[in-house]
Amino acid sequence: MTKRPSFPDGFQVLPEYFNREQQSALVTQLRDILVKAPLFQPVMPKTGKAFSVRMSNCGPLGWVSDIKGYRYQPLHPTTGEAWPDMPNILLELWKDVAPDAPAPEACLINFYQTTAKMGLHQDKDEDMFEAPVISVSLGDTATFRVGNTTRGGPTSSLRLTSGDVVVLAGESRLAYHGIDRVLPGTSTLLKNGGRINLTLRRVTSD
DNA sequence: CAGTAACG
DNA sequence: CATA
Repeated sequence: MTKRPSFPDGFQVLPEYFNREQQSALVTQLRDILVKAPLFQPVMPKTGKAFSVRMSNCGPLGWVSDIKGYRYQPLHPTTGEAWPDMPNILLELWKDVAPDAPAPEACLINFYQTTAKMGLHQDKDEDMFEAPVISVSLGDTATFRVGNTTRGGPTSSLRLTSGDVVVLAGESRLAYHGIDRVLPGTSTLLKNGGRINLTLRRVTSD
């Protein structure tokens, strides 16, 4: 019997969870957020190599990466201001998908121009892993890769289109995942193309 | 460390 | 494509 690599347990895609109208409303709110909390260019710890994605955050905590390491912090790294509030539609998404989890504290905003990629990684900078990671895709379609909780195993690839929601719960909470490629011209949501990914996370265990 | 490139 |  042939067995194709399967997705890790707890991994779920909710195709087009947000309709076009909701996606547009979200983009409008994100524009305001990005005025107050501009996209910044993260770099890898130790090496200082630049990420190809640009980032910002909303919510009480934001994920940042610089020469010193990965961490969550309450202030924007260049403006020194608090991160803007998380849009209500995202809090509602969290309550819908993870009704038993404590409220999300961080919403990482990753902006991918068409050449940007994100290597395989785990989301493991949080103090607790019981709550799922929930992510929203907006704009151009991307090729998403997901593996298991250890490096080196089989991986599967999947296209994420605008409005899709991905849930990393249970075993898949610590699954390796990344973005291989953004497919140019596959959505009209963002005027200048590219892709936005929102990642909602519970950070603290309080 | 969520980076890339060279290599088997 | 998996590994360093």
